[in-house]
Amino acid sequence: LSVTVVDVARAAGVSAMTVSRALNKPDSLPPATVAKVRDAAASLGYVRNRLAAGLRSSKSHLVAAVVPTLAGPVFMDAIGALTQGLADRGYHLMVGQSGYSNKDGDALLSDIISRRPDAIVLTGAVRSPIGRQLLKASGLPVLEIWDLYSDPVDMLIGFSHEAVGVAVADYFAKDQRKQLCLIGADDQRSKRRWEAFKRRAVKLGLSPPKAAFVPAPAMLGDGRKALRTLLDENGDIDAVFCSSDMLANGVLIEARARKKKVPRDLAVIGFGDLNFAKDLDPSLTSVRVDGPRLGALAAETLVRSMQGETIETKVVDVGFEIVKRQSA
Amino acid sequence: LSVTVVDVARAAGVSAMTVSRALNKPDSLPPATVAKVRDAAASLGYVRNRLAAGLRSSKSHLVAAVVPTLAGPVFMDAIGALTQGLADRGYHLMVGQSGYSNKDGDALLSDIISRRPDAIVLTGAVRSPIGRQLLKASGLPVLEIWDLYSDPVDMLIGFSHEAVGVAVADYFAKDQRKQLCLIGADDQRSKRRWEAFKRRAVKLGLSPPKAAFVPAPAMLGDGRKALRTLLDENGDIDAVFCSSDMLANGVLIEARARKKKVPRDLAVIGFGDLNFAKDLDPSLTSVRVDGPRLGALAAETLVRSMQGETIETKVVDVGFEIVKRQSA
DNA sequence: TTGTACGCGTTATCAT
DNA sequence: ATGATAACGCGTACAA
Repeated sequence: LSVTVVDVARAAGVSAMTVSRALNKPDSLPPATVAKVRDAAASLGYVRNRLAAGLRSSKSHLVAAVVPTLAGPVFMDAIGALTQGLADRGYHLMVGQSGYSNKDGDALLSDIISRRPDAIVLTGAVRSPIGRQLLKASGLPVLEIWDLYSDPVDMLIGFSHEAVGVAVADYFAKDQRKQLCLIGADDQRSKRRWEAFKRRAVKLGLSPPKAAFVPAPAMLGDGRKALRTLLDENGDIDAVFCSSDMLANGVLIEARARKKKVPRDLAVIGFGDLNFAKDLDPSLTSVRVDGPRLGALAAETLVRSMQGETIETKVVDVGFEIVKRQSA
Repeated sequence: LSVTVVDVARAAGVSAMTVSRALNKPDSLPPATVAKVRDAAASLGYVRNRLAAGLRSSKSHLVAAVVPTLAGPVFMDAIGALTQGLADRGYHLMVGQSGYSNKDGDALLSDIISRRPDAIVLTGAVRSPIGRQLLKASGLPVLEIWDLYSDPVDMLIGFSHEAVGVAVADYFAKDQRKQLCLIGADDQRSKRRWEAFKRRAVKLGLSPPKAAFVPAPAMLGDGRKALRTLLDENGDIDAVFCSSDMLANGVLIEARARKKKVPRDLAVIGFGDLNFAKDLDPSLTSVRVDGPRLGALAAETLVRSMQGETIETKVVDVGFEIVKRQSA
């Protein structure tokens, strides 16, 4: 495709500059001229070259996002909404995966910056000094999403894992549960919830919670096995907080196999409120984070930032909600 | 970030051209020069501008992918593997969602082409004449993935939904099942499986299968409801093919609630072989498509194509597998 | 082995 | 309201 503005200009009988204006700010020209140019462009099959446009204007209209992995349901809602929110406003999203660290995270960042995106979105991954330095030096708006940290690079939209841990412990305590436990994936986020959960339980005067961790990605079968292990070690357990609904589903199945009634004998709370949670039997109480809202908010914030607005609130806590159902 | 090759050249005491060479083809220069340039680049924090590089060389090292939606587990494995396979070879992936058709698909394609990607990956979405024309005119390698079609734009890697429908019908027939049915999401792919499934069953001398369709995205609860409806209409049903494991999970739950033994009274086969399938009780027989392999193969094929190789086999059928477990 | 000149396609700027 | 000119940063082509 090598039709350029010059070709269109010739066909429309105007200058290249007029073509550019007609296509980008049609309001600043007489409608007749705009129409002429549009017709010429259409009939030639002109598609503008954003590499050139970006080079000249220093605006690529491209946003880069780094996620640990695209597989896995966790961030998908948020990333999907982000992609859409950006697309609606004329921006495209480029994705990089930090999880498979063949290349280390800093090399990935450098690769990304080489595209001259107008902004960068990070999903709780790049924390290295070099990475932070790269980001700072790039001068780009940086938005971290998902996890609330105390020291964001720049902007941050997320929720607090610690607050989740505390809230679930409180929820169990209010329900008169005595021996709490947690089944989690072996990752940072889960660990942060665990620490807060444990501390809170002890503070509330409950006996110290037990924990079982399984390798990520956490699967249903892991939940079954983990509950088995926990019950074998300590039959008194009467409340389980699972770090994903998948694990919780496994716990429900294992509980049934053991003739443990949920929620009478065992209260179960999941995390993620995946779409099947409400349809399980018993239906699953779960911690819900509004991914689509988070993604949409991220898109809006980014666009405002890229358009030069100063973002006053650098950190937004989108919170979470414990969706009460039958299991707890 | 406005450090350019010229700045690096000055710092290293060489010309801009030497910098470019040192960074891109270090083998063609004396190691000493390369080192000098690298040091200078590093200390200045130079990151090359791929917009400029792409403009000049007509190689953006960018691949664009169109998926119906990023949310939803279906393509994620494949897209994740594709992203990684490309990243490992120095290419980045840009994603667009065709599902939310605020913009129509053709506008999305045009937006994508404006980035001058080196190739385009489509996930069974853009079939409009204008879209095909745009793709043809762009002269870019086009790879369609996931669904096997008879008239690919160019290259195609996928599997045949029709073959799946036939295979599952055969499977049920061999198991002496008499009254088959299908519970599917209301989408094209599911419909294609249904048509083949139905035709095959009739051809095998079975009574015509029943079907129930639920709105996408198909959820567990939909499976429960659909089975209820089907059983109420026709109690003889003894085999269900579900167009997702989520629906199948719902079917298993509903079957248990109705005291229907699986697989004795009812054989159940899912689709997708999601990670929980093997851990359900009874474990779920499911149709498995190797997403990671598909994605990796797509990446490899694309890179070869972008490097100018002629791809001999335009169409690759990656097939599928019925993973036999307890439910059927 | 290294450097010079130019062009990729677009838009900012200034001029008319 | 429109046009002429130059420049964005890099790599190709050729020269030294």
